[in-house]
Amino acid sequence: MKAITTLSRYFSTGKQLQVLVSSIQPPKFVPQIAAFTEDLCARILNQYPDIKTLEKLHCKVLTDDYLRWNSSLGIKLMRAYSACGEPGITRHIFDEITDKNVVFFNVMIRSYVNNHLYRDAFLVYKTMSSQGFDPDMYTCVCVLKASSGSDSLWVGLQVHSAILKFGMDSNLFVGNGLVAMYGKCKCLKEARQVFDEMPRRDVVSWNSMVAGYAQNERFNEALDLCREMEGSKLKPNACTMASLLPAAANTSSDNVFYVKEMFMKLAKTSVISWNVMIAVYVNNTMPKEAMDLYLQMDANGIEPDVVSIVSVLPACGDLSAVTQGRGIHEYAKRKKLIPNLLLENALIDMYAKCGCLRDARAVFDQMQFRDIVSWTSMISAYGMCGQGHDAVAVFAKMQNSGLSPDSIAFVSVLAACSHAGLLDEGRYYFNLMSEYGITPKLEHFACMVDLLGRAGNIDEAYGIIRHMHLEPNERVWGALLSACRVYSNMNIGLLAADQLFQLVPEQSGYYVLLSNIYAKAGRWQDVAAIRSILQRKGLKKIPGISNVELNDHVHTFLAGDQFHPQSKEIYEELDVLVGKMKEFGYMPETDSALHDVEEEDKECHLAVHSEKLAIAFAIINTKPGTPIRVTKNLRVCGDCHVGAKLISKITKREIVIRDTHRFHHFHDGACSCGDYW
DNA sequence: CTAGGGTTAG
Repeated sequence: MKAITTLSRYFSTGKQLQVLVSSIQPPKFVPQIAAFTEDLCARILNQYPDIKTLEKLHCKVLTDDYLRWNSSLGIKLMRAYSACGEPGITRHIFDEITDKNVVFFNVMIRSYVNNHLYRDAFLVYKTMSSQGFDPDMYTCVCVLKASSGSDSLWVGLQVHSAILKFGMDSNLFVGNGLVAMYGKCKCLKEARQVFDEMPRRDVVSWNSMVAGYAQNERFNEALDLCREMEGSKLKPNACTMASLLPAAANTSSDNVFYVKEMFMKLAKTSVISWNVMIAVYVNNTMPKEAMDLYLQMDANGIEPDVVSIVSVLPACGDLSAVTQGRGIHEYAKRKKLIPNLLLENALIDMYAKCGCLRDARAVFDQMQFRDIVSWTSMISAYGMCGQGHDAVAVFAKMQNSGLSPDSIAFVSVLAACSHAGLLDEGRYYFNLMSEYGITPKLEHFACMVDLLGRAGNIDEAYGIIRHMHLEPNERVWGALLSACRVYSNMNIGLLAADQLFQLVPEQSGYYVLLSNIYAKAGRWQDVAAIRSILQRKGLKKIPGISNVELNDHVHTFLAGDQFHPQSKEIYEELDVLVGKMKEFGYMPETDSALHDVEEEDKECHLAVHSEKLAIAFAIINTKPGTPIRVTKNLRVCGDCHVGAKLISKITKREIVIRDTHRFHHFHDGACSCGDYW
């Protein structure tokens, strides 16, 4: 009751109370204390007041001999506190009530469930029977949600047996709850059995079953069920789409198309279906589609809400569309959606991915509350820019703030050390993990291999792989192979490549890496052999794609692209640039040709890597001195890196390229990575 | 007093 005692000062005079009442009440209810009746209290409580108002009201109820014993008000008070995220106070009220009935138990359980305190919810459920109360269907639905929420099959099974015992298994809501519970607990057979045996099914039943399949990576069965649902009289709704969402990440274009079809068929009045569609695009590396859809919302009379924004911001980051991102940030401010933890976290990441470190930091500094995601985003923001010392400093500050780093925070700080070549710090953090009870996983090993290998300690990196207790995966070997390419280590490079060809025989990138190693050693026969392997397997190099934003619009370029309306001018500009670059001693660097091209084509193709096209395009279309921001889906090749340095000098432009690993900030002929990448 | 949409790494 701490909250209540501290509140008594609010009621030292009747005047403050009048202010309170008149602020909530329509004017016709004269703000007199006498009017502070059960009916008035109930009206206020039903509107879910904020915590301050609620505490004042509660205090008034407690001091009123009549109201304080009113059980209906007790229920409403409990619910209101729960809605304010104060289940502890709800519990206090619950404990004070002497003549409980099953509704009090239900409200108490629901309060815990809604605040994610599933264990407490279940404990209350267990005490019911000892106090002589049988659960009803509301109890069961709620405790089923507790078991779903905590993935606790054991609890769910106990509830199911109670449901059978009390004969509630034919109830629609109970059945829906069971389907959801079994689905979340990975018991699809049981979920399906309940679903099939339900005497009556509604949309919720179908959606719950769809969600069950989708959560367990069985997208095809989820889709089949959607089709079956359409075959019956029921129509999929926004919730059906939402149920599909967990399975609609990194999926086939066919599956994305199915979800899109479903979206098109819906009456697009629900903001949720828009948000789900945006999320599906984002989760399937289709950021442009995500952004376009977001922009169409307005024209369709749908006001983007905070979830829309949080969903679309990663797409802005992916595209380096900082103008769009800023616009969305402004919109969020205008709509007073800030402060909001998830939104602020998404903003940090968006600005960081657009290379606007200062904006990211500004958002971070202005936050009222920061969680592990906020700190981790900031750490990787510095890491991506190669500012390893800043990343390490933020990590230390996070520790001082009392937050325990999690597994992802360690990945971020290790990656930051790797990009900046901070060997000792990286080793320190790797060892620090155990102090937080975190066992290194493959991603941490991959970071360590990258850190050591990039610094030239290839033997040590290989040693880590040999001694690790996990089976190394693609990323681990890939980090080693990359290092071998940088340092031309043929022996270990061959070992790593061999592993990679077994693990992911269809990934052309690793063949290209190995062929780069051969090329550097002048082993042209082996280079040719790899090329013929690629041809025989029918493997194509992933095409390089670069994005650049101009006037709120993102332009995309492919390597060798000739489809852009300004294509001719772009190539002319490139010719001029290359001419000037050669005056600075520029020589096309053929060994870093990551593209699978014939020898004689090399110089020609190098000139048209997608980032070069994007840069030339930006130079033509923006005023002198405007910074150029490009994102790319592959790593920058050595030739483009040299090229970008020179272009930054020649044109006196800042050029920021984000590749799959980090930022390269080119200024006056130098890169922020210090050529360490 | 039944479902369902959001942020961080590599």
